[in-house]
Amino acid sequence: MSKPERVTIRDVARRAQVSHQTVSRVINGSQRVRPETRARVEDAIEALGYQPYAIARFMARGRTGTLACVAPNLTDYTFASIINGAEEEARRHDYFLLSASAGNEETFGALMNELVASGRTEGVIVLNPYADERHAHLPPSFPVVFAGARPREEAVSSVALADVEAARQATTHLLSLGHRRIGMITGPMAEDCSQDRSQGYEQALAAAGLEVDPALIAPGTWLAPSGYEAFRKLFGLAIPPTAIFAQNDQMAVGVLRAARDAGLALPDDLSVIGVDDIPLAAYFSPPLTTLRQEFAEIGRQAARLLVKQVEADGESSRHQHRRLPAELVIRRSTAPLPALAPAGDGAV
Amino acid sequence: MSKPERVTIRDVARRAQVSHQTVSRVINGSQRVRPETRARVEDAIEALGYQPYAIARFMARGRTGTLACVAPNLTDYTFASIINGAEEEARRHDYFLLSASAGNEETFGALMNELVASGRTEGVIVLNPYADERHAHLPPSFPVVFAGARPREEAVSSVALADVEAARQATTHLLSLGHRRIGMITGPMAEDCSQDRSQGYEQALAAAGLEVDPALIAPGTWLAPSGYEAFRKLFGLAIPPTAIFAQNDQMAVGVLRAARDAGLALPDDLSVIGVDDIPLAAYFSPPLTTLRQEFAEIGRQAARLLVKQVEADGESSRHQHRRLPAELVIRRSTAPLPALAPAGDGAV
DNA sequence: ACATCGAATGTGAGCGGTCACATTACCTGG
DNA sequence: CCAGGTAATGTGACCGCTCACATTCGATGT
Repeated sequence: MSKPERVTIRDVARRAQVSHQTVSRVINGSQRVRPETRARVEDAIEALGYQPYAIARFMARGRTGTLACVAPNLTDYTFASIINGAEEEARRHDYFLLSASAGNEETFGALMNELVASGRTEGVIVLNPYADERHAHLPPSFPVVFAGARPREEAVSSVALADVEAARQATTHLLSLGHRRIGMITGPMAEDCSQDRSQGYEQALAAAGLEVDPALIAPGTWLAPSGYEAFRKLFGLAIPPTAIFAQNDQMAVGVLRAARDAGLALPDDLSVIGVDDIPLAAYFSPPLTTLRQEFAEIGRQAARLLVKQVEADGESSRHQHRRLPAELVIRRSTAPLPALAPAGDGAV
Repeated sequence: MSKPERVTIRDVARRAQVSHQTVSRVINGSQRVRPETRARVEDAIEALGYQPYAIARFMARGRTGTLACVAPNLTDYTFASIINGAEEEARRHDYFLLSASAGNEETFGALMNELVASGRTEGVIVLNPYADERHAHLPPSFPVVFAGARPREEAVSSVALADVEAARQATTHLLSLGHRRIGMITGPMAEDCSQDRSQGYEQALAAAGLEVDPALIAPGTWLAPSGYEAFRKLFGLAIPPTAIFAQNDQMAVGVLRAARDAGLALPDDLSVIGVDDIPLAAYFSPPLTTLRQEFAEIGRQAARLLVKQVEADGESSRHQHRRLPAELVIRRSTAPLPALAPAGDGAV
């Protein structure tokens, strides 16, 4: 009762009057088994309710067929979607993908140890803003792919949004609507992603012959409340911006809320654009214009890269760095700069 | 190079001049080792960079110290938050929690097999609307806990929101604001959770001496677009409702959007209340009044129950069914019924 | 000085598969 | 009718660890 007494391959063998090896052949689909024998073995398996014991198999094979996805948390839509895509792709390649979260550096180290050093997994997808420091926790040549963040070093593959281009697109969209005084709310500047997006913003401005005004740039945390705060800061300015590029949707939504609370009419008094296209983006007021990121595709590609790396086993195929394009989704939070705007021009 | 050549317990033993068993004792923190010997072993471990091989340990012990959490998907905030709580709690009990998703019945079966029958995990938390049919895929006495859904059968523990009460609270809140014609948007009626919430709604109405009007009940899918649709259906009525109880926030948000698109002034023309309190609930227009669910706590309790069950190993502690209370969070999407409302009374 | 006992350490057998190789069965050609 | 080759099957070791038990060690009491 308390001991389930596992049915083993040898139990099956005994019942089917064959050797344990033949049973092994059957469960692994080897061709070298006479149909008649195979049938007998299959009957025995059925009768005994035999289930292969994965752990023993891992042990003998020295492989687990398992990949892992590690993220700071699982609740963020961004991370979850990437994992979703990765899971799907891993399954297609007959790998099992497990996911776990580690919020801080310490937990991350422990998790990596649990996952990698202990031999539970053959490769890891790291979703992490501070991917590089984290990488240090891994054994030198262990298969790793970064997703949603680019590594500072070249020695590891990555898949992420083309951040620079996306930010340039967002800013250019605002520019094309006539805006000249464009504020930006960044993510934490320690993250490469924030740096890249800031760079894209600057490039777009430069291309339009505008100088960047540091006063128009406010730091955020990726979370909505920081967007709210940033709006208040930007609108405390003598000449406030007529449009804001928020580096992600959550912060953009914070701006929307703050602007409405301040009595602005949107989008006429202020255009707002975000990045991500979160599922509810169309349900805010006004519906959010944003740059859509294909999270699932990032996950899929990361998984594909990882599988290749795991199976290369040594003869490392060169590390790749894939950047996926963003798609501009125009809704109603961005509008042309009103012709008779009081402080529209002469901003620079 | 291609073969990393694992350092084993015996390599360490050789170097430390002890038996492999002594090394095993050291890495398992046994008391029965002389400090001096222990130090020697630890030095050897350090020098060789030995890492215990979890798979072999599982094999020998017959235990994996791993629990799993299975959800229809990982991207839904609801599921992800529960998993988050569960992961935290599992770690506290020295279990490793892995999560995986299975969207349909078939995948679910395969996943369960991969997880349970193969011996990868010792217990499973199932987050699933149709939990019961799914349960069928598991061996009879395997440790399982349902989270966020109640099982129809008694023979399995569960942790979930007190759905009936939550719905009653929501409806009562609307009632207390003077509303008498209250619409409801349900989740898929195949799910127990939707049924329970509908029941709570009916109870509240009954307690107020009101009859339920079937025309005021519209079915949804939990997703925002279905809320949008439902609004249109409800407002096609001769006497539309003055308030709507949506069984979750996403659908409530769909209603908000639809109402604004229809030119209603919120919350004066229509009060809307949801359930969940998703992170961005306060950022919609108007900020959504809702019943807050403590997802992480549900996850934590589920994990705790599961651990207890796994460790009981046979002498099954009675199955428990925990229902957690919801907390009413009043924001600005609900308001008193205007005194001079045209079709406020006489609804019944 | 020696039997006694608990603490420290060692020994070998599994756990349930797979692998490499040995063996047997069966068919074919000369 | 038998050598020769291939298909089908069997054998035993081994993966890296833990377990149950055996053995050795050292201090103690008389």
